[in-house]
Amino acid sequence: MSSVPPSGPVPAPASQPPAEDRGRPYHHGDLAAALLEAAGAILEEAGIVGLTLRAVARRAGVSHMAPAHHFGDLTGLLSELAAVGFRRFSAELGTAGIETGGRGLDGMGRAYVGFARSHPALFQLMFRSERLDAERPALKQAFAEAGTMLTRAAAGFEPGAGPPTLEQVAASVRAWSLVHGYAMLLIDGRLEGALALPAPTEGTVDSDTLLRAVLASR
Amino acid sequence: MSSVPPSGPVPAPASQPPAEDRGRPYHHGDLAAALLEAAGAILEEAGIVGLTLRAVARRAGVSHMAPAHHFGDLTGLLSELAAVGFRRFSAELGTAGIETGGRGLDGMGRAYVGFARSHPALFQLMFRSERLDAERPALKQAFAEAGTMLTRAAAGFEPGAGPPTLEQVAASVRAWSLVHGYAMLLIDGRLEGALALPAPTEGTVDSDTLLRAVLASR
DNA sequence: TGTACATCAGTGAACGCGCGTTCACTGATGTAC
DNA sequence: TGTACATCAGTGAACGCGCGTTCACTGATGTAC
Repeated sequence: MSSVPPSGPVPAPASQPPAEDRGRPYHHGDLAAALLEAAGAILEEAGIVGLTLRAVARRAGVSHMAPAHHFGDLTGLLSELAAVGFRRFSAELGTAGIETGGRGLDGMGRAYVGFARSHPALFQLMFRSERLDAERPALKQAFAEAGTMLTRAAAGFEPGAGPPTLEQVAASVRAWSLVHGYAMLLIDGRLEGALALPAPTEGTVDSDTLLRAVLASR
Repeated sequence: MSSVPPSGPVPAPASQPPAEDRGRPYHHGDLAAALLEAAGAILEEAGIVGLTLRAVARRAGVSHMAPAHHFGDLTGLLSELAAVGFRRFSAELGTAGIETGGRGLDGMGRAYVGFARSHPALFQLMFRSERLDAERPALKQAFAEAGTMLTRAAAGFEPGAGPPTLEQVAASVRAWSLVHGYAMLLIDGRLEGALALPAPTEGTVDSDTLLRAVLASR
């Protein structure tokens, strides 16, 4: 998790300072993005318990006060990091939805679980409300976007296009709960018993096979 | 925090020292249980971030070294607390299973979500593998018991009575994922959007109505 | 074209705090003889 | 029945650590005139 592709939030404008090679310029250019990238790396390596303002500053190579300058406090930093996570999440869900031609939940459900497997600590942070400030505009908007995308795929109705029936809402929540619960149980290691159960022909079941079976007969 | 009432899990056997009224006896009687009760109270009041060995000792009115003496370290205490949680969880699931006559998942599913709503912080701790030592015997056994109970109710097959088919496993995992995901999303406040959606006749949907609808058409 | 000045971005020393851990200790209990 | 001793349960002072925060500061940038 050390060489995150420059896709992320760091746009790296061409007008940046010439970098001087030795001795960084006093001003960083886009320190906020660099701090978020450092925070993401720490999160995947050490978990949320290792994520402190000072650790992020150390990793980014700046003074330990710099993160507070940008994010206020740790909750602010975590919330912005969760917002980055939700934006990536939406992008992956959207790609999966296009690739499978919008055929219901299957493709998107597998993308949902795939994201959680690829970034377990980030995924858990994104849904750990106790450490986040849900009112942060960036987080609020990023979460709403992901929610809209999921609702549309899962329930087949357009959010905001007239009041849905209870059954429509229930269908949407049912689909979301199913994939979310599977993802959470999987990354918490709670599915190991099920994956170890001897299938008819093979000794164990891999997660993707199990997930397909789980999503199959809805 | 010096005068903790002598209620709680301390059975106070009749053969205990006369208590002397002022000045507790040097030996507590069942300090381990009292510490776990204090930890549970802190967990619900302040969340897992407030749960430290010293805070537990303060709340129980003992020296700050006493918890380490019983549980080793914080992970040990958290794991024992999670084990207590799983035992209560199993008990509530079992009661629900009996009351509903074992009719599939509906009754037990609602008990599952009900437990999470009643003890959100404990429920989250129970599934927060990063902070627990899954190899602690008490935790391992308590979790296995809850898992067996769920599997039996959800899939209709007896665990250990011959190898189940993939479809049987998938049915079990599907049911578990559904209720677990609903519970997690609910206590993380992520279902507020769905609960606020205008239902046909009423302004909002309460969680129990929504859950019934979610469980209904499986 | 230059100069003054406000603002932004980041530094680094210092602080107090709560934490887990170590250590030597005391009080109570149980058991062997 | 008594006595010695090992073991268990809990105490409390002391320690070093990493944390978030405060504070006065410096370097760079942009803007008004």
